[in-house]
Amino acid sequence: MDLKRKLARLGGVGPGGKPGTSATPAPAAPVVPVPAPAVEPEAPSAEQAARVAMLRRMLGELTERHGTALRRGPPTPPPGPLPAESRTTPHGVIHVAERLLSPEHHHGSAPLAEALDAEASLVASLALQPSLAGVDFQRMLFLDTETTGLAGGTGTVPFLVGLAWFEGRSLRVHQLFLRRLGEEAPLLRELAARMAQASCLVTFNGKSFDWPLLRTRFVLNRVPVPAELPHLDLLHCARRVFKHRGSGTRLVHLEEQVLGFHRVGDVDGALIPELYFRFLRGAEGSALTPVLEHNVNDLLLLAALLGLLARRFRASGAEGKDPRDLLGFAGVALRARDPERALAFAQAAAAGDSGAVRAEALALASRLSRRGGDVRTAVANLQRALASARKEQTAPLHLSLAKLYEHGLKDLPRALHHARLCPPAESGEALRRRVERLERKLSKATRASTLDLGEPL
DNA sequence: TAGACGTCATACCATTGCAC
DNA sequence: GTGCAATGGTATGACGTCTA
Repeated sequence: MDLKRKLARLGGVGPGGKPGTSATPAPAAPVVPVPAPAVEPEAPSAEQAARVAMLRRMLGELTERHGTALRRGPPTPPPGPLPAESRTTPHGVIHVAERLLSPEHHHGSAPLAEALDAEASLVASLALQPSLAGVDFQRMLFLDTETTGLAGGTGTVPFLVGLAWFEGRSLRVHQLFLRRLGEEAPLLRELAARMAQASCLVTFNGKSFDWPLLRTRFVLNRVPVPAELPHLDLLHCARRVFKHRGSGTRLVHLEEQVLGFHRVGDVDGALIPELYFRFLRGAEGSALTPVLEHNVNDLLLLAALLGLLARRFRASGAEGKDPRDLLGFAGVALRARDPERALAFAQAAAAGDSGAVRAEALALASRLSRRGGDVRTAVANLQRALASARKEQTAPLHLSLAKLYEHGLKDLPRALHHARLCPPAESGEALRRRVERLERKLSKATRASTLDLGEPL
């Protein structure tokens, strides 16, 4: 509660105010006429009047001493030259760095315009988001922000909002730059206008980072929050597909390893907030050029990655040589309930030269055959997987074979054989029960067949 | 530091097959 | 026919990853 309200509560209605009015300091606040109360309030006691007088005096001293700072917040030093061009829009002045990339432009090995060829139904499967199947990806909006930190909440400000969209097969990039803290509203209104023309957002970790942060800024700046667009977050797609590479799925790793693009002179993300704070304290705007370049590269990577993922997923294993990625795609297709594509990817991965990946791919192919009711193929795939597997991979393969032989093929001797080959330490009590049950069933079956043959007991 | 989504382990469910 | 055990599929919770 502000001092003025406290004063009003303590001493009844003060000059130029009434209980519940705005906290704006007296000189700038409009004087609100006070209607005559229906019932005359009680006169304040001498003690109350003395406290009110003291508080007024303290408030007066504070205002005298800090004046402008109290009314307007800390003064912002004049910023250095801007790294972006100033433009007047219906929403106010914004600062934009703009570029247009030709349809032939590549990011690493991938052409940007290939993203336009991604069919919505394919992307929906790839992203495991059925709601994307109806999206017009010709009007997607790529988004990446640079901010004053990672913390989120009200203290983190997006000072650079990178946007990119296709015009024909060329990619238009707009980077909205925040010249001063406190001037976000025009930038946010421009972003909202761009979003209104788009069919969906494409980001990297934007569901968790960029969009929640921007939504908070809309609320804090009293700018209407744009309607939520369908959101394709490529972090999760990339993680599912490239997880078998074992080198993490950070943006720059993907860029180097998947697209073969190496950034030269790129700024470390952790240094970006400090560079912006230096600019706010009067440093040259040119010091932020690497930050804008970093942001452009992130946007181009989004387009390139989407095009590449869609092309390889469409090819069902006929394209892309790394068996680890083929295995990743197989897993995605399986989860997307596309067993034919999953099987095609698994078979392509199994043809690769990595024994461990081949074993995993064949185990996946076995599960698909089992689901399709083809137990013999499922068993054959598991046998092939065993031949390629590393020692630590064999336990689940033996266990699956024991189940398939027992329940699918009714081959008890082979089921028992594989159950006994499972390392006991890994399966414990359940494995012991399985072996005992199989031994019981087998001895019974043996006795029955002996009786059938009429042999003497 | 927030939050979406990943994996992994575990629990639960309906269904199926077997023993009695 | 009944009860038990095993199956695959799904739900849930804990914890890890990633973004500036």
